[in-house]
Amino acid sequence: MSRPNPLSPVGRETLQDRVYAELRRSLMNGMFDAGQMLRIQDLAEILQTSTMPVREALGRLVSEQALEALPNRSVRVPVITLEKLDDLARARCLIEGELVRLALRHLTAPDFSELRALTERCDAAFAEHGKDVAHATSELNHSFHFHIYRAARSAVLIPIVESLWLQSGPYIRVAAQVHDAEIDISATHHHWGLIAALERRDTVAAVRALTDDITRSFNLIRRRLDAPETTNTRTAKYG
Amino acid sequence: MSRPNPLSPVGRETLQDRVYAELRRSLMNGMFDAGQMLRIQDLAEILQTSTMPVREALGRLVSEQALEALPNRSVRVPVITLEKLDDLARARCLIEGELVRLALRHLTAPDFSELRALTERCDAAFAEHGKDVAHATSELNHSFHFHIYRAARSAVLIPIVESLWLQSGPYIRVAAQVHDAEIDISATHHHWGLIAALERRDTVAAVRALTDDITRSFNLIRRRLDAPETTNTRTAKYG
DNA sequence: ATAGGTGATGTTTGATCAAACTTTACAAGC
DNA sequence: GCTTGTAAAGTTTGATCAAACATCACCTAT
Repeated sequence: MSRPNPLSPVGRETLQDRVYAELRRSLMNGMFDAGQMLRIQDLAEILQTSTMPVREALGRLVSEQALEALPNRSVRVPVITLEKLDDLARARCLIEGELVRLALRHLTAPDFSELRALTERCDAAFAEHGKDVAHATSELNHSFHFHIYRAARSAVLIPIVESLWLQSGPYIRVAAQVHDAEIDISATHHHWGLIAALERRDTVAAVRALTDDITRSFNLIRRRLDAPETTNTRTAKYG
Repeated sequence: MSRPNPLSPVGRETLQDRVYAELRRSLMNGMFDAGQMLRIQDLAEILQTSTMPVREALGRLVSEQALEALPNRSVRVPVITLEKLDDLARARCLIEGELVRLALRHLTAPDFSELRALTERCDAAFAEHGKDVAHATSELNHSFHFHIYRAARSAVLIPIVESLWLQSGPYIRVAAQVHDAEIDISATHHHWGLIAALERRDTVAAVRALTDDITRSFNLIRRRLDAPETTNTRTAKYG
């Protein structure tokens, strides 16, 4: 076995894993309304499986605080309150700030290239202004942040941040969708500032840029919560 | 409904919840060895249920990082490494420190009485030096810390800390069991210091006392990991 | 004697079903 | 008209079973 092996390990994901990934993706993309009930059988029918993988995936998402288990034994998408929103924002600033601090000493030149490329693609997506900007930029935004976080090499903090994104992600997405380019222009501003601060190893400035970025996106939701009558009322049950 | 209702809501926990609670308790008390495999059918037999509640409870614990899912599709108690231990300690100091900061402005006189009572009972347990000191003090320690954390009123951070305790708890317990009174004497020292700092609203001193407390307990495990040949070899599969 | 294959054993995953529980709708009584 | 009780529909929970998968022991061939 001296020469490099051309075969990569074949993924052996279980059916439950696929259901979990699909539900998670839909949640992140804001496909479900806040407060919406999720029925096992409905989801199983849509996903074309039996109820078993669905109920285990739902249980997993409840454990991660991504879904809410009511005393009635039904599961729903949590409804966000202003207090919980502030709570989430504070937690994200605290933990993701620490991750940036930890990542700083591990980031090297190729990382910065990658981060710049991601941010450029984000800018391009905004400029293009296609129909599905929010979806594209949201994935790019996720890649950008977690590329930094992975550099921190903290097996403990990463799952926590994933859970926090899962809790706040849906609302941020929906909020970002309805806002126009007015704010989008400044969307990548903090990303560029963060990259610059990281490159000159300026911890304080880097954490500052990150927390500003997080705060900015949460302010989008806060506006939506203050004006709830403009809530997008979806007729279809499952997006 | 003007007068206070004497009836408290009757608990309607599902079978899965009870299995989960029991497994969680056993884990926290160090009943399982690190690296030990957990077989669904074995557990179901011991707990006198079918396999269904057990497998869902296991999935939940895996989601919370309390157990580890191997690629072989078997579940085991994670083996702790020195890196992960430091990672955990850092995460706990970061998040529990923030919780202390948040709790400070909410804590009142009755809280301090309660905290003092818990610490006194802890001291008494150490002085008594009965056979099962570790078990008793571990529960008192948990109550002490989470009484403070609950005062922070952060619905987001509390589940995170519970997960962190679940990840580090088992090893701390086992490490504490084998150490003699030498260290136990100083066990509640930081608790008293923390109470004093909280009462005079000294944020910096309070966080310092807490992080010292956490660091101290993790140093117990570190010693064990440095001298692995003294590992307590358990013959029985399930304690 | 050892490497590799073959079968047996044991475990988890997914499907199906029955029972417990919730909710809804509707009718009877005040 | 409003409440209360009851039946019916719908949903989740728990048990059982079959199939996929992993592991182990043993046996053969080199």
